Amino acid sequence: MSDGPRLPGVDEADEEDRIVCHVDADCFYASCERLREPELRDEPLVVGMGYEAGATNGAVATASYEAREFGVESAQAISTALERLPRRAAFENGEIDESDLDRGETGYYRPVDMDYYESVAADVREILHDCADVVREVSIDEAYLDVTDRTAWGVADGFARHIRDRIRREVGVTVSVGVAPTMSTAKIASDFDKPDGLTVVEPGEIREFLAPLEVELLHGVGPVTARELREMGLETAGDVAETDPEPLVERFGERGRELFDRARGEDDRRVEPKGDPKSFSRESAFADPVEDPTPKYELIETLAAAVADRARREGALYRTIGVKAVTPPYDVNTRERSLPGPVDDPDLVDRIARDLFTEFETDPVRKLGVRVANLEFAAADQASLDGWERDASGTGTGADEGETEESDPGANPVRDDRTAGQSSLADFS
DNA sequence: TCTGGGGTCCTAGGACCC
DNA sequence: TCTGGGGTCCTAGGACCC
Repeated sequence: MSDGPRLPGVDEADEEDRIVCHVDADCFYASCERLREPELRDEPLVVGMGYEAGATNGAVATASYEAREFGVESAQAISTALERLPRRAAFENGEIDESDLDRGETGYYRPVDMDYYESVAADVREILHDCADVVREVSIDEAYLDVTDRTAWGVADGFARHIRDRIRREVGVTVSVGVAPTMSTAKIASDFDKPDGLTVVEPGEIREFLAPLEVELLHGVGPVTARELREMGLETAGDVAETDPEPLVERFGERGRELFDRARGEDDRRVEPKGDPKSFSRESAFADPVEDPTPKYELIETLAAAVADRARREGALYRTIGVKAVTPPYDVNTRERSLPGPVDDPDLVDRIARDLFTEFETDPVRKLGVRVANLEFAAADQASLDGWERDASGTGTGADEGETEESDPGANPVRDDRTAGQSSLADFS
């Protein structure tokens, strides 16, 4: 029961009463492809990008469980994945004809189609919002639900099953569900029994549930941290839970404390809707490292335009513009510059991105990126501004579907700031 | 694992201010 | 001017997540 706004710290007492549900779709992109192409069911299926158009530098976005059997993994190079897919390589090499590919022993590749996956995700979202008062969408295929007011310990498994079955029945994809008193344990629970899983961890069972799990199963523990934890003799969540937290804090800072708490199932975060995004970025890799400045600047230009366009469509102003240049072997270099005030100015993004990139002009580059950050979204009461002259820069022809929220006349300071930003750029160059 | 794309958060040093 | 303390912003890099 929430009545009115809460002050930080006053809601600790009822932590135990929370019932958090984490819903995680099983190899979501692959499930979507199977939805519109049922022949792909039960077949090894890889969804990836970058394989088309003769490129060789793509990666696996999602592999079906059948494909994983053959050693295909997420983020793997697409070429490796296709080699491992049964008989797929033979077909790709032209050694056999498509009609020779037998069902059941053939892997399939499909290119990522985000628009379609978004439409499926929207259907799932609708069900989730129907099942909970508060939903936090973490990504296209994952969400936390606060279902405290909708169910109770003892019958939570039935409630979770209801969510899972509704999604399967009404949308046609399978999800795994975890239920626990905290977000972090619910997340681990949903992963515990994939695919099509259902795991409930009741308040008294958390420590027992977490104890045997390998440290890398804790959210926030990647390869680097896992290795260091193992070097400290900590192999499982139980080991972390029982160790002295001081060395953890000393080594990992705030994260160490968090790690310790999470391993003990302690997590007082509330499920809250996701706020506005903090940054937008676009990046793209070359097939091979490029030294010639011309194609690099061309790519910067393309990425800058794409990012600026995205920000405009989302109604965001930005105050920081940055570039990223990945040089061999795999060094990630970033440069950024902040402006005096927020702007919506594609030309400025382009100029600053180029300017920041000059430092790497002659370096071999395998990947480039452009980013805007320090975002500011127009105020919520945009309705009253509808019908105002929307674009002073002459680009607002017919390209915008949906309401773009830039250029409100009340934002004169913004325009002034933009001018300031430009003159300061002139100072730099 | 020889490496795709889009994000988040944290840390640490330096500049600058009072 | 040989030196205190606190705070904020900016930048670059790193780890992590999906």
